[in-house]
This record gives sequence, structure tokens and C-alpha cells, in this order.
Amino acid sequence: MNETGNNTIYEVAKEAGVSITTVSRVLHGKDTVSPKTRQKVEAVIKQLNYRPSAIARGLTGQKTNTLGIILPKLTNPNYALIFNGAYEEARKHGYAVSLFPWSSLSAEDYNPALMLAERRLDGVIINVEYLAPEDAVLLERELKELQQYMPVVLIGCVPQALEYPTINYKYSEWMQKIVGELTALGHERIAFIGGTEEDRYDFRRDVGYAAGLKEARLPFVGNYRIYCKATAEAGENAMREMLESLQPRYWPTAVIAINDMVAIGCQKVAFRYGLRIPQDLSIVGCDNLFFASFNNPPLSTVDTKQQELGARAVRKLLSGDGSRENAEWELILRESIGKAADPVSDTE
Amino acid sequence: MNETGNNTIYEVAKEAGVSITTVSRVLHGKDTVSPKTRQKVEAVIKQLNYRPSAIARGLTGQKTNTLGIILPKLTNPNYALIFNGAYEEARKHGYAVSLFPWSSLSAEDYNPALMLAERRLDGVIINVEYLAPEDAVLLERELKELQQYMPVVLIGCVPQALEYPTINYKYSEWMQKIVGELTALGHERIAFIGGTEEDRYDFRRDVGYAAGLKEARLPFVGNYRIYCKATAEAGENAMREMLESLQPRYWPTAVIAINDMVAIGCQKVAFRYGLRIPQDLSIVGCDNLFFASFNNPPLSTVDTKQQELGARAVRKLLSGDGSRENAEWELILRESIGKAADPVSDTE
DNA sequence: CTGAAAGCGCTTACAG
DNA sequence: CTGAAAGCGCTTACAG
Repeated sequence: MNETGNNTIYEVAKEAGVSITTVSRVLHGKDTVSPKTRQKVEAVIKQLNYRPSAIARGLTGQKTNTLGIILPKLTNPNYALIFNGAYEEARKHGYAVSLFPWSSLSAEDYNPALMLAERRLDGVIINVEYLAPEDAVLLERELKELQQYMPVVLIGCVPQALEYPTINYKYSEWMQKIVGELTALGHERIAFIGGTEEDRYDFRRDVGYAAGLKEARLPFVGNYRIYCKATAEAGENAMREMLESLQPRYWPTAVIAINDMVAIGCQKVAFRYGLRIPQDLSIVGCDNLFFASFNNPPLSTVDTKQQELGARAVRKLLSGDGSRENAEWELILRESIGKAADPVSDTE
Repeated sequence: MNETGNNTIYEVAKEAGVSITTVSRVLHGKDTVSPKTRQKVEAVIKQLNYRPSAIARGLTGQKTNTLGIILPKLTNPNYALIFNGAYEEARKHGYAVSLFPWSSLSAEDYNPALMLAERRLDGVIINVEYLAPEDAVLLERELKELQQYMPVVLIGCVPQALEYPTINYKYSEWMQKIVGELTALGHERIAFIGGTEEDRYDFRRDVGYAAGLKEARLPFVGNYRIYCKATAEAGENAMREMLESLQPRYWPTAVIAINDMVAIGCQKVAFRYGLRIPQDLSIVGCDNLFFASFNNPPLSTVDTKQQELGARAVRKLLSGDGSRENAEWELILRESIGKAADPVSDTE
């Protein structure tokens, strides 16, 4: 026993009457050990409750058997799903997962690349959604350096210029599809709430939004494009401001929220203004969070299969596959959307 | 540079023309280094972008600067909050956090205590809520062994018999208070949905439920006590079965769900049966998840201040405070509860 | 089939 | 104020 209370390979070797080399061989299932010796060693390992130190192994083998994953704040349950998927997959391969939320990475005294490098992780998955502008700058500066130390896989809507292995979100496709779905229901005043104006990881949504409107030969109305943070509270404020800034007859008949959190914020305000969903207002979110189907009314949304995505990112990381691939997605239509109210008569 | 692409202390020492001992001293801010030497070394560290290996430090110093946290599946956003709180606090003290969800711990080939011991974590926080019976058995068997290796802090409603440092949930107080609130509103048929019958970490809720009924001199009706898993789907099924098993005039006028997830499951069924909330049915959840205040109608719940709790658990772990303390909590009353319908006339 | 020895990248007495 | 040396607990050629 050492001072931490752990038995070491030396105790096992001594007790079994062999060298530490042999113990190490047994540990790794090498076939160059005689059955008798193997048995003896295994018995001692059990008896002493011996566990090889992952730390020492890390030093020797240059491997820590730990992956890192950088996600936006976990308060959006979406990211918990990605983590879950990544964790389960990592575990299958014998890896643990250390989780680093972006929220804290951007602290001034803090260099994410070095923080990760310091721990000699065997790889890192980075989700670049909803990246604060400061963090985006940090990321791009550090990514290059970070990649010297360990393999990296990105998740999100990543600019082509960033040539890293990526599971890519086709934001513009999603948005265009949603807009198409709404225009088919007769909607002409379609708001889009969420995102940051200068975010280079998010603007593809705007591209899809514009394309959808164009396809239906509808005007782009600046009042319907509201930027806000990706939280329910922010959605609430954004929605209120939009409604207040327009005469009711100019209110949108449909709102696309950047995610489900923002969507429930918008919905809360809609109710407060006496709008019925979907009769007066259709709402679509994104992420298909667990509460979406339990929402009243059930919320239309995009399912991005986050759990599977997390697992996939781990497989990509471990396999060293450097390609850029697209994430799966599916538009889920529920009762929160419906036909646009007759445009001739005013809402209410 | 070594083969991982990292510069080592040797490169720094050579470049600065000093011994590795001196570099180490500079790294640790020891004052026994001449200003001139210090400056030189610091310059080289910067120039070479040198970061000491946390792995090597772990081997030498017997410290890994990593804490572990074992939580139920993160799909309940509640646990994401605990993690966030723990993470932020840990980071302040220079620790990283490795997250281990219970869900996967109980796999047969898997021994949590040893898994953690193997990684030589500097401490571990274990949340024992919603523990599957298998996991509870595992936990108690391993906890003793685990504690030999590293300090442990428990979170949850922990039996007194388990003498570990604990942040304790007073489930029975919470429940009694909720029941009291409902009986004051005239409710006499109060259902309680969630939990497992044999769970020794959960049964204190039943104690409080019974105490609340007794205080109001109300009968305990077995049909109103439904056990189910802590998910929205499970709540949905449980609620449906309860309603189906009783003539409508025996339906409860209030439902206490074990958490907010279960609550929205119950609510969904209530709507489907044409029950209005709160006119026909009051609902209370637990956790005050972000969607509770955005629910339609806003959901009454217990706020358990999870973020702060996570931080507190880390402080407790690092300070070595071995006491048992109680978690803060607050009953949040929102529009999902109201006066019981007149017991004379039937619902509907 | 087995073992002695070097080395992974640090920290920490110990000596000067 | 500074450095040589031992040691943390493993793995991996190398030799036999």
C-alpha cells in the first residue's frame, strides 16, 4: 500500500513471487505467460484488490484513456444528451470523459487549449453552437495549437474554412424546410427569433430563413428577425419587444424559435397577449427536448438526434476519421403549428 | 518536444540554462528563486508554450486535480445544474471534473469504486437520488472501499446509518409541507406519483406524505400512491393507469409528482381526460426546472437550488468537512394549484 | 515463458 | 539561491 491507500504493482509482484513485468503482462492479457503463473497473479490481484493506476499508465503509455468534451452550458438539456451519448460510447472503449462547459472557459485567466493539453487528454470533442463571440475568437486561436496535442472533432455549423473533422449541422436546410412548411400552411408573416447577428457559427440559419422566404416570394421584414440569447428568458423578452413594436395587424402568424427553450419563452408571451396556439400563432422550436411533446400544445421542432450524435463524435474521434460529415435531423410536426388565420380579417 | 507534441520540463531547463528543479520552483511560485532566474525561466516557459503535465504531477504529488461526480442520467436537467455548480466551484480551485452517470455504472462488468480508484481522483461527489435498486446495492458495497481511496460527499436523502459526509434532502419535510398546502386549499383526494417501493433513499417522501395526510386527518388511499420511474413517460403511464382504475368521482383533485418531469407527464394525461388545471386538478412537481415557470399553466414545484448545491458539495469535499448538513429548499406556488372543486358536485 | 533496467515528466527532500 | 538524485507506478524494448 502506498500513502493513498492503493496497492501497487510491486505489492502484487512480491506477493505472487514474480516480477512486475509479469504482472503487467497478465494485466494486459498477453499470451506469453504460463497458465500457472497467470492464475497465481490473477488470484493475488483479486486478493489485494489491485487496480493499476491510470495516472502511471498515462505517463508511460502516453495515453490517459480520458476524452474531453466541450459543450455550451448544460442548462440546455440538449447538451446533456450529447454528453450521455458520448459517455456511453467512450465507456465501451474504456475511456472516461471530462466535461468542460464553455461558460467557464472564457474566463480571462483561462486558456482552454492549454487547460486540455495540460491534462493530456486523448482527444476532445468541441460543440461550437451558441458560441459567445469571445469564445469563438478563443476557439479559433486555440484550435490550431490544441490539435498539435490531441485529435479534435467539432460539432455544429462549422465554416468550411475550419478544416477539422466535423459533424456538421445543415442549419440552412433545416430553416428552409421549416419556412417551407409554414408557407404551405398559408403563413406569410413568419418571425425568426434567436441567434447573434455576428455569429459566424449561426448565420447559416439566416441563409435558410431568407431562402425559404424567397422560395415563397415573400418579403423579408426586418421586424420579424429578432436576435437574442438561446434561453427561455431571452425568448420571452424578444417576443414581447417584437409584439410591442408592431400594431397587432402586423404581428406574425408564425414564429420560428432558434431552439425549444426560446420557443417556450415566446409561447409564454403569446399566451399573455391572448394569442391562441396554433389558431392565432404557430410556433416551431428546435432540438426536440423531452418537454416538447409534453408542451401544451405539443411543440413542433427539429429532432437532431443528439444522443446518437454524441456517440458518433466519439467514434469519429477514436477512429481518427478526419472527414466532414452531416448530422441527421428530422422535422417533427406537432399541434403547435396550424393553418395561418385568414389574412383578410385581423387577428382578434 | 516529446512524441505527444508537448514540451517537457527538460526542454525548459535546458533552454533557460538551469536545472529542472529550478523550473519546478518557478512553476510553483516558490520564493527561493532569484528574480533574474525567475524572469529567464518564465520567458522560456512562455516561448516554448510549456504546460506541466497533470499526469506526471499526479504521479509525483499523489494528486490529480480532478474530482469525480456521480449523477443520475443527465437527461433530467436537474443534474446538469448540480454539475454546473460543482464544475464552477471546482475550477476556482484548479480542479477538473469527470462526470460518471449512474446509468452506466451498473453495467455488470463495471465496478464504480474501482473505476474511480483507478483514476486516482482527488475526491468524489455521489448523488444518490433515484438510485436503481441494483445501483443502491452496488453503492453501499463499494462506498466503504471507495472511501479508503478518496474523500466522498453524498447528496440526497441518505439514511442516517450511512455515516458519510452528506448534503441531505429532507424529503419528508418537503412532502409534508406540500400536502399541508393542498389540504389548506380544501383538497382531500391527493395522489402521490413516483418513486420505487423498496428504495431506501426515497421512502422518506412517503413518510412526509403520510404525515401530511394524518395532520389533516385524511385517509391514506392506496390507489392514490402510484410508483413509477422519474421520467415524463413514466408519469404519463402512471397517471393514466390511476385514472382508468377509478370511477371519475374518485379521481384525485390534486397530484403531487415526484419531480417536474413526472409532473408534465401527469399533466398531459389530465388534459387528455378533459381535466382543467387547476380547476379540476392541482399539480405540484419538484426541482423547479427551467420549464416549470413556462409551463401552461405555470407549475408549482420545490426549488432545491441545485446549482448552489453542487458548489457546496465541492467545497465540502475539498475542505474535508465530514458533517451531515441539510440542503436548502423552497416551495414555489404557481397557477397549477388552486382550490379543490366543491366535493359535493362531481367533477364534470 | 520470465526478469532487470530504462524511461515517462514531474516533485521533493537533501546537500551545498 | 541552485542542482543532483531518488522516487511516484507503470510499460516496453531487450536479453535470456
